[in-house]
Amino acid sequence: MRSETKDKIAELATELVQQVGYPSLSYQQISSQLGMKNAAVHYHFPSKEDLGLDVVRRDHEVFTKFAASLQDKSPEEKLDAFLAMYQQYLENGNRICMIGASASDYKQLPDSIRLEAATYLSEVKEWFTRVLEAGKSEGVFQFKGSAAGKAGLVTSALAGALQHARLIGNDHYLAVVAQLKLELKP
Amino acid sequence: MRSETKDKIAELATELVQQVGYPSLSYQQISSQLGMKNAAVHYHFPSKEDLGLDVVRRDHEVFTKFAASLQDKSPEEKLDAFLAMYQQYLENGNRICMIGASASDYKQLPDSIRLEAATYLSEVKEWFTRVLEAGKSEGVFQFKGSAAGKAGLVTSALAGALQHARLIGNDHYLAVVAQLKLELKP
DNA sequence: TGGAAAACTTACTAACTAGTAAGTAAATTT
DNA sequence: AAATTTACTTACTAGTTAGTAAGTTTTCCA
Repeated sequence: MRSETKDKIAELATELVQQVGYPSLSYQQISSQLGMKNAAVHYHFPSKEDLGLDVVRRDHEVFTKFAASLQDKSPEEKLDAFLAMYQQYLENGNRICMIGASASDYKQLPDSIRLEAATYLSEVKEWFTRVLEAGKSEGVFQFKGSAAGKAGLVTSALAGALQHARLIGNDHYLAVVAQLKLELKP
Repeated sequence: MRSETKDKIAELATELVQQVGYPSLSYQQISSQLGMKNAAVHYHFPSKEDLGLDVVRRDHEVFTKFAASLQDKSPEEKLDAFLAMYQQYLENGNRICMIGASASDYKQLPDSIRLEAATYLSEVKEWFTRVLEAGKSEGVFQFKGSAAGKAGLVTSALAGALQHARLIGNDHYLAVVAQLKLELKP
């Protein structure tokens, strides 16, 4: 039984983590933006670690459901859906992905959050591996080396491109996506 | 005439920015680690913006000199030198690259630092574009699309891989590098 | 309708943040 | 040798941080 307030806090915290990172996420910012007091946030998330862990877990769950909803789609549709999801981060406040944020905040993260983020990234890599593998055997994707190797490259390239787009403009992300798709074309 | 102390502060700050990011960089950490007082750091860098800007500028200069020192080398050697530099970050305290750090800290950065980081990234992209172009015309590199497009992909992939390696281990970076080199092979 | 549990607010703490004003010692210049 | 500049230290400020204890209101259930 998750309360509505708790959900709202977690949602705002998610946005903030993707924008300013875990260390700069503050209870004060959350409470003032939601029209409540500092201690109210602590009521739902006693420690910052609780909040941060919930934020990463929720994002992880969103991805899991996202992947499940695409189960019967083609490899191309799966890839496009993922690219669109990332592009939305870009257009909606220049957010970076949760995994990228966790990776750059890594040194400031409690172990529990580090572990959750690592698991999350591993699952995304595995998902990409299966998508690329299926696409290759269906003849709609082409690439050198293993699907796992290519999946690692694609995952890191997208995370990096999302960040670099902040510095030099959204076109950078679009160009990286175009290059990735061009290289996958048989 | 840069004083030795100022250099030491900037060097330590560079390390810290690559490890914990600009927002978590503190005068206290710097002064205590260098055996001096808070105000001594402020003497050399009056504001945090001054310090942060110097850090990015210095890293930018390091790259410029790095590129100049490789002027007469082959495209393959240039690429390898860049990859080795990034690998050193990884092995020396799991640091991420300055550009990646600036990109993820972007929302907390003063305009002056944002601008410097953007210029820095643009120059790295241009350098990669020239390296890839030369490699292609010499027949040692092969890739689809434009050299600029491929340069964007490579730059973002390396920055992302460096970050992801924090979460799932250094092998991830090595695997991404291997995939990139495999795809460049004619 | 009464009691318990849930969801808060008020009021606070200790630690940390960047930044400053004033004083001091050492080096450099005139 | 005197004056000036450089490189600090001491001591402080105002603001922010996560976190807590105790009290209050609201919701829900028996």
